[in-house]
Amino acid sequence: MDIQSDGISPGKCKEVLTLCTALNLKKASRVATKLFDETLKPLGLRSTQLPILVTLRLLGPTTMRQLSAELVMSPTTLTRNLRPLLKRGVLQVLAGEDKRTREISLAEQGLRLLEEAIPLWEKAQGFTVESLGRARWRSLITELSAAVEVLQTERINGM
Amino acid sequence: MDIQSDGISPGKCKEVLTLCTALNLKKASRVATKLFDETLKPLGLRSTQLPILVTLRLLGPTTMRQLSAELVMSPTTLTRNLRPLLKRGVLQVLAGEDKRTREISLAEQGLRLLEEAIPLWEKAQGFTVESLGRARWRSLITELSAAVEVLQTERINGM
DNA sequence: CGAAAATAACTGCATATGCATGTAAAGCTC
DNA sequence: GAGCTTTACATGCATATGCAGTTATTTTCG
Repeated sequence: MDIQSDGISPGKCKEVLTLCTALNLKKASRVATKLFDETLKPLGLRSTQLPILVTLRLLGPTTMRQLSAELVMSPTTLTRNLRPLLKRGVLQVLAGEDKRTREISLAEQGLRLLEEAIPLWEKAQGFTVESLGRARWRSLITELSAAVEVLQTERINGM
Repeated sequence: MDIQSDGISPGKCKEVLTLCTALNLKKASRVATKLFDETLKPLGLRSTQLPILVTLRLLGPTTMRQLSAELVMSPTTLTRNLRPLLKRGVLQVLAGEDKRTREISLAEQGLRLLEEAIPLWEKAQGFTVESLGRARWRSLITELSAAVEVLQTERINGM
């Protein structure tokens, strides 16, 4: 399509910045994270932490691996993301039957925190949906879910 | 819509995990970042770093503030993200006319690195587009750009 | 059963992210 | 032109992210 094949022409640069999937996802993730972080701030919760609590509430006591798969987060990252929540006492970690595993569960304090957090989440989420418009937002979520699904499984075969 | 108003019913939890805008963006961002990082790995470049080079190529010598705005990245973060690139010698930083500013520009080595990186980017991007299907991918990019635009400007007024 | 292979989680290393705060320079005001 | 305000950037602190490599179990298989 291009007349010349210069790999770094201004046109090509513009193309990269406009179309790069990873970059667009990062940028959107940053602005959304910021908004949700601000909203949750009164509770000292981050937008990364709330889904951990919610998932534990839904699954009950769970292993690292299961939890990390659910959250699409590497076990490595999860290990460290649990730390501030443990220090704070909203989570519990016990040895699993399989001695290699840990059994992570919500503490009572975590359940209470979750109850307080949900309304704030509703607020941030509501603001987001309203700002984008419901149709746009719905489309965004649909595409994101599909992308996670596809890129996650697709890559088992490698490129 | 719900029969009972329990803020942490399993149904509500499922709703949060399925619909949360920040979470969906984070998850998608993680899988995409991983794919682009792997592809760029032979050059020792990260998916965060390539856009910095591309933007500098496009804008020429630029201040922190301008660059961070372009990348939708906080100046704080940019300061540190430049460090490995500086150490590597792909960037140059000079004092600006306004002594408060820095003038960041691509070094020759950076330009060469960029030339090598673009084909790898094409590969990762091509794989992504193909995996999602062009229509889905196009829709995703459109929604993401719109979201960044809206959530960035909208929030000047606060919620 | 015992050695090899696989699995679960953690640590070291490096980068990514941004708030609150600090420092220095530029602009504004009277 | 001295003092206040604003702006540009950096630092300290804390969390987020994941690859490589390590340790402790478990499983698998001869």
